[in-house]
Amino acid sequence: MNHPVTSAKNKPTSIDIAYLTGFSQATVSRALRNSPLVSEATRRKVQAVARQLNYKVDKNASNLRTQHSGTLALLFFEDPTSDDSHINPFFVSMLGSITRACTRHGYDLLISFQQASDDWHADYADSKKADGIILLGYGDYLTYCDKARKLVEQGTHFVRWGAVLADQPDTSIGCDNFSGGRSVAEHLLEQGCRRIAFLGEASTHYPEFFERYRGYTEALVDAGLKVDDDLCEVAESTEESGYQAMTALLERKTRFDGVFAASDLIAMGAMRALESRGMNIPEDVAVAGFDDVPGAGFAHPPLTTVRQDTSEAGTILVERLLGQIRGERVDSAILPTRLVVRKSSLRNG
Amino acid sequence: MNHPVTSAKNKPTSIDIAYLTGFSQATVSRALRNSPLVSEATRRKVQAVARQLNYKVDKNASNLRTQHSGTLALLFFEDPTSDDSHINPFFVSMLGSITRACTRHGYDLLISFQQASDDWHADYADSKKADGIILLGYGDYLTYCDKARKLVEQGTHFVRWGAVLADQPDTSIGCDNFSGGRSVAEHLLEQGCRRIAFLGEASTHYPEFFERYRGYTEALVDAGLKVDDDLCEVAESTEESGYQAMTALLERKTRFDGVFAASDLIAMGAMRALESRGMNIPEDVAVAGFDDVPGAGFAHPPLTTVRQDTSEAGTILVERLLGQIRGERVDSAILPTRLVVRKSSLRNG
DNA sequence: CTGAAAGCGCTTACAG
DNA sequence: CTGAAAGCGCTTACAG
Repeated sequence: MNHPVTSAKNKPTSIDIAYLTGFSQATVSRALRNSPLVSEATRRKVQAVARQLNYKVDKNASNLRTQHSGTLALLFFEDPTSDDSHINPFFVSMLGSITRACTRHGYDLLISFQQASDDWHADYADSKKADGIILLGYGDYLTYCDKARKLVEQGTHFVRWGAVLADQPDTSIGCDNFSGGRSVAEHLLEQGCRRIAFLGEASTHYPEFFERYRGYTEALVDAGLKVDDDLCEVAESTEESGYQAMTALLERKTRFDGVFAASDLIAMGAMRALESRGMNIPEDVAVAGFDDVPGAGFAHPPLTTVRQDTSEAGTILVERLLGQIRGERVDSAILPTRLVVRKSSLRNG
Repeated sequence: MNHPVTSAKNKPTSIDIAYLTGFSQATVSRALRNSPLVSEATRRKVQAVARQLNYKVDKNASNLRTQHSGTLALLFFEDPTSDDSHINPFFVSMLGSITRACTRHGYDLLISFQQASDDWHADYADSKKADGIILLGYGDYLTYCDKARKLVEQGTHFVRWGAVLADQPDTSIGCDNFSGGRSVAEHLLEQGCRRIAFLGEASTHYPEFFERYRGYTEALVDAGLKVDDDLCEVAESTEESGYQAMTALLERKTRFDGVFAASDLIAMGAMRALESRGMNIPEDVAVAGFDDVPGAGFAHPPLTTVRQDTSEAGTILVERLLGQIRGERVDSAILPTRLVVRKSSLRNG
C-alpha cells in the first residue's frame, strides 16, 4: 500500500498531496482552492506541501470538470499581404490593452492571426479552449456579418472592435468614427484648406472608413463646399497603400491643399509621397490621419490625427465579453475620439 | 433508453454522435481523428454528423487524456514604465513570426505580458495549459539566470530570445550581437567618423547590449582609436531614454561625429534630440541603430541599422521548443545579422 | 469540517 | 474494423 513518491519526472497531483498530508484528495482540492469548508490548519498544511512540490492544479482537469477555461481568445484579422513586421500599430496597442485587461480579470489570452478571407479559426470557443472570443482587425464588413450571425446562432460568446451600426447581430465596440472624421475636416477647414482630399476606402464594406468619410463630407457641406469625387482615392490601411493613393492623386493633377487620410498609416505613406515630390507639409498641403498610432507624434512632420483610446477600448471589450459569458445582456458601445493637432496640419501659428 | 437529443444549449459530445450514428463512442473518437483503424464508410458517416452538429472535440478532455495541450506560451517581459501603446516594435515583429510559426505547427499561442521584476507567471507549463514556454524581452540577465536554472531543474520546456553566452543553463536563440556591433562601428569609421558615441547599457546585466558594445570597441581599437568613456551614455531601449541619453551627451559638450545606438528606439530618440538642437544628420553626426524595426526605414532621415531576421528567429524559437518537448536535445543558436545602410549615416555619396 | 463517489469528455490499450 | 472498459486529474454534490 505504498504510494509511489513523486519522482522528478512526473508532475505531482492532488493525490500525491493527499498521500503526503494524510487527507483525502477531496479535502486537498478544497484546501487548495481556499474553500471555507476546510479548516485553517488543514489549509495551511496542504498548501505548504503543495508549494514544496511545486504543485500546480492541472488546468485541463479542472477546466473539464468546471466547464470553463479561464481563457479568452483574440482573433486578429490581417491583410493577406502583411508580413511579420508590419502588424498595424493600432492593433498592437489594442493587443497590449486587451492583454492587460485579461490579466486584471484573471484570464489568459490565446491569440491567433488570420487572413480575413480564410475560414475563421473560431473554434476556440467550441473546443472549450476559450470561454469567449475577441475579434479585431479590418476586413470586409459584409462578409463578417454573415459569419457573425452564425456565431450568434451557435451561442458563441464574442465581441468585436469595429464600427457600431444599427441592426448588428453582435456586440461591437468602436469609436465615434463619424464625429472623428468631422472634427478632422473642420480643423483642416479652419486652417484655410478649401480642397481637402480623402484617402481610404469609403464603402459599406469598410464602415469605419465610411463613417469617417461621412463626417468629412458633412463638415464640407456645412462649410458651403461641395464634395469633389476627384479628391477621393481608395486606400487600405497600410503605409504602402497610402503612398500609392497619394501618388495616384498627384498624377491626376487635381489641385488640393489638404488631405484627410482615413488612418495614420495611410497618412504616413501619403506624406512620404508628397515629400518625394518636393511638396511641403503643411505649407503646400496640410495632412491629418486617424488613430494616433505610436509613431504619429514622431512622424515628419508630427502628424495631426484622431486619438482613439485603446486602453479604454481593450478594457471595455474584455469586460463586455466577460459579462456576456456570465450570461448578462451586454450592449455595443461607442467611444469618444479626440482630435490631436500636430504640425502636419498647422499652417499658421 | 432514449438518448436526449442535443439541445441548442449544450455543446454536442462524442456520445451524441455515437447515438446518432449507431457506433460506439470509441469508434466515433477514432473516426474523428482519422484513425486508420476505422473503415472509410464509418469515418465519413461520423464526420458528416459531426459537421452537421458543429461538433468540436473538447480540448480539455482530450488534453487531459493525452497529457499535452497543443499550446505554447509566450512570456513577454516589458519595462515597468511601458504602457499599452509602446510595446517595443522589435518584439512585435517577433510576436508576429512566433504566432505564424505556431500556426504552421498546429500549436496555439498563449501570451502574457509581465514586468521583468515580478515573479514570473511561468506556471503555464506546470498547470498544463502549455507544453512549453517562449521567453521574450529584455530584463536583467543575472536575475533571469537564477530563474532559468529553476525552470531547468523542474524540467520545464522553454526557450529564450537573447544573448547566447557560454555556460548558459537554457536554450537561447539570439543574433550575433558582437559582429553586428562591429559592423556598425566599421561602417561609421568608413564614413569618416572618428569620435563615435555609444548609447545603451553595456553591462553584464544586459549582455545583448554588452556584446554590441564589445563589437564596437573592437572595431575602434582595430582602427587605432581609443575608446573614450566620455562618449558612452547609458540608455534603455526606448525612444525617450534615447532622447535623454543624447541630451545628456550634448550637455557634456564632448565632441562627437557619430553615434551607435544599441537599439533603433534609442537611435530614434537620439535623432530627435540632435534635431531639436539644430544638428544635421548625417552631416554633423552620423547615426546608426540596431534591430531594423519597422519604421527605421521611415525615420528622418532613414536609419542605418542592423537587421535581425525576426522571421527566422520566430521559426527557430518555435522549432527548438517543439524539439525539446519531443525530448530531443536542442542547442542554442546564433543568427547572423546584416548591416542595412540608410541615409542617417551616409556622409558622402 | 472531512471522505467516498460520481462524472466532466475524451483516448487508447485490450479483446474479439 | 469495432466495442467495452479504464483512466487522465480534477470539483462538487451527498452523507456523515
